[in-house]
Amino acid sequence: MNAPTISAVTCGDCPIRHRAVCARCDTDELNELDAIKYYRTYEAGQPIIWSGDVMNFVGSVVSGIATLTQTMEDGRTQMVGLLLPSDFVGRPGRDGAAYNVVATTEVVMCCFRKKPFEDLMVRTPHIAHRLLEMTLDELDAAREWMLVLGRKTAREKIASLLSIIARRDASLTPKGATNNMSFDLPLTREAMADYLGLTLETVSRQMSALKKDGVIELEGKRRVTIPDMGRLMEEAGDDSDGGLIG
Amino acid sequence: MNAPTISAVTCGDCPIRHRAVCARCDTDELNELDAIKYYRTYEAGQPIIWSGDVMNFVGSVVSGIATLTQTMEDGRTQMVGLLLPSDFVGRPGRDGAAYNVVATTEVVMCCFRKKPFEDLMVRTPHIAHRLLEMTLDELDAAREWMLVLGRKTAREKIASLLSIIARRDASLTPKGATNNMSFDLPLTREAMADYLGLTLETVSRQMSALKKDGVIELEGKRRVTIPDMGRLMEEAGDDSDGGLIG
DNA sequence: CGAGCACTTGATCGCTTTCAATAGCTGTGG
DNA sequence: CCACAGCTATTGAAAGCGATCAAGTGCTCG
Repeated sequence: MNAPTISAVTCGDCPIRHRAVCARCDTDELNELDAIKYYRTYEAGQPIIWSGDVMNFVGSVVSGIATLTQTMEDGRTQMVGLLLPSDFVGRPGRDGAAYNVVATTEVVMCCFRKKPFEDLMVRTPHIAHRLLEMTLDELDAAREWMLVLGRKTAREKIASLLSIIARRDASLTPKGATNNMSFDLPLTREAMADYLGLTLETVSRQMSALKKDGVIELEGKRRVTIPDMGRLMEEAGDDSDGGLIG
Repeated sequence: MNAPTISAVTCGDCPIRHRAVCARCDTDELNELDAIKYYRTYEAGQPIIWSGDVMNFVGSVVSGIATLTQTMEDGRTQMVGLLLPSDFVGRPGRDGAAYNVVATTEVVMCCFRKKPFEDLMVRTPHIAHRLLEMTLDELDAAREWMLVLGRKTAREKIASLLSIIARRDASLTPKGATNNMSFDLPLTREAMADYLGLTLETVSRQMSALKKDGVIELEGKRRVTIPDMGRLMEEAGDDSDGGLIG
């Protein structure tokens, strides 16, 4: 439905122009990308890529949210990445997908057929360089996440996730307000559990506990407001009181 | 003591020549790297970089093993990377170190001052490309590790770590023997615990249990032999029975 | 021989999981 | 309009796994 609208977009007008893998491209390079790109829309809940499948394309998330998950044969699943607009999907130089990618909301992808993109990458240091930068950022995020998974309590895990989402949300809506921020949770309790290595019951319990203790406020199931961001960070064990005078 | 010996090595003779960040460099590029490189040796237990410090250099591990760890204020620590020969340390484009890097054994590093290396990287796609490749591999490893941390039991965690080390060891000593492999654990029980998000007591108990059940054999504290690699993989929950007929 | 260190083993505690029931919401159909 | 299915989320009770606290072993080194 919005695919037609979006396929008319030229790279210059793209909402993720300055953050995606193409961020550093000049006009000529954008034209080359323009020539090999196509848009594709996925509905909420729909798989985008399944682990083990052959990847014909790589691409960027233009809008919506997708999850990267790994599963064991007995069904245990662990989320290993949360894909937001401008995030890159796929690995140049590899044919098979290593993870499941599933659209959590409706997702619009800007896709490039893999081979032409790889060829272009070789000729275009700007793309390779930006991809390196993005990959290093993802690696940092993965490592922070490892600390959460390995060493934090359930309560700290929830607080960590909420503060990550809150910070990201704040960076998108440049309200500048550090206090009293609120947002819609883009994840179900089950997805939160898969993110944090918990069960959904534990997630629910800890959400209730944080609410009871006044760390967060809930309207309905999904709307969260954070009355005191510093307090949330303390609960996350991050203790980045980092701006205070003391 | 061996620094003089090693500093005489030219890149062409370097043991990690074909796997490190310089792997794809041609002779001219190697000469440029040669001009800005220097070797440095760290003793076992010695910190190489401390989180928050200014990084003056980046570099490759030439020999030895180092750990990348993150810590919380209360002392909880999580290993987020295990650095083996050819692995790259430091992040081009960032000044402060994000993690603690500690030598586990004696470590020899091939260092490059950061600024000249960054300049060289801009002119040398071979380096940037190889670094991208290595970073993507690290990201994959980190994500596999996240599944271990988030969803596996203590027993599965230990089995996973042992199978990772065993596989790595097998790839270095190309004996081709899939069964009856043995190796020295490069990590203390505490380091294993920090790797796996466990306590050292739990690590010890599960090692004993795996020994009792015949999954592993121990000589002394550190020498491990794996009588049946397939069995170990099963215990790890990886179920890569991948070669069987059924 | 005793100090120091890495490791092992035991007993108990408590957090998270598991199992189970219930609530709230949405959409469908009689 | 209400009944009901289907889904997500909440809450309770009990069980289990790994953490914690605490000894004890074996080794190396002075």
